Amino acid sequence: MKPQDRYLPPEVCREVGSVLECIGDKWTILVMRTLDGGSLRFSELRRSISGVSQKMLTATLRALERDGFVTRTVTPTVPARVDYTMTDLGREVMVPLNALATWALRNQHRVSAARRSYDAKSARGK
Amino acid sequence: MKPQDRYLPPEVCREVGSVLECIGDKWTILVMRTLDGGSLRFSELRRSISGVSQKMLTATLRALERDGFVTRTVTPTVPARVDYTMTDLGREVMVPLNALATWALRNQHRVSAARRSYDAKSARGK
DNA sequence: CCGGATCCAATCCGATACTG
DNA sequence: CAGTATCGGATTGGATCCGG
Repeated sequence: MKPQDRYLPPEVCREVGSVLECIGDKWTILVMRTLDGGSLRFSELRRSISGVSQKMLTATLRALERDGFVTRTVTPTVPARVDYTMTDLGREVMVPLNALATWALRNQHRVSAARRSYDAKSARGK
Repeated sequence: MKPQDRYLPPEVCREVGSVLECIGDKWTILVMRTLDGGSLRFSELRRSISGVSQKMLTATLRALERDGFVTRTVTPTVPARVDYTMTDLGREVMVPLNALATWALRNQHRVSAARRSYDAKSARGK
């Protein structure tokens, strides 16, 4: 396989990239993994994911809704109740996504070891 | 499974997050998928990935090297030649990563359909 | 309870110019 | 060829305040 044959057509790249991009940002994977266990309302999600700000959780959920990965259901009680649920599409993408997360969980020590080694070398001026 | 049981300990989250984070940025997946086909030198990589700037390609490769996913080999000829190769660790993470990319490739149309639908609703003020 | 609006700091990233 | 250095615009993400 020659180098120049090793890429997809630009249009396809951009399409696929736009799918991977929405998964790549800071909170998306955490939110999806949390929701994959079952529907949750906003405040439950927020408590389950430590460190997420209200703004970012809202933004992340909006993006997931737009991409068709979660649905947003408003129950107009007072105060309002909003539930988030994975769609079929969302559950499908969780299969490869969970595989990746599982890999990360099992191999984090190898990555951090590589980092320590690299940083040690850099510190020695090499 | 209760909401509050649905998260990993914070330290683990941060560790796993740091692994997923490095994969999440703009060029990493493209670079890894390109290198997974075999070693390439800097200029070949740059030509294979349309749109990447020299600066970002360098930064992406440095991060991948630090994380132990690729090795950097300098051949001190004039001009210098630098080859990038996936490590065993890198090839391992490609398994779940390729699964995700394949999913994205096969389902891009469903995602873009969801987006069009969402945007159409938003435009109608709903 | 849910989330929009605003402000601001930090960073990302491309363009450009310069080095061994 | 394979970078490093620097600049500046764009984007990200947290904090805070406000409204339904």
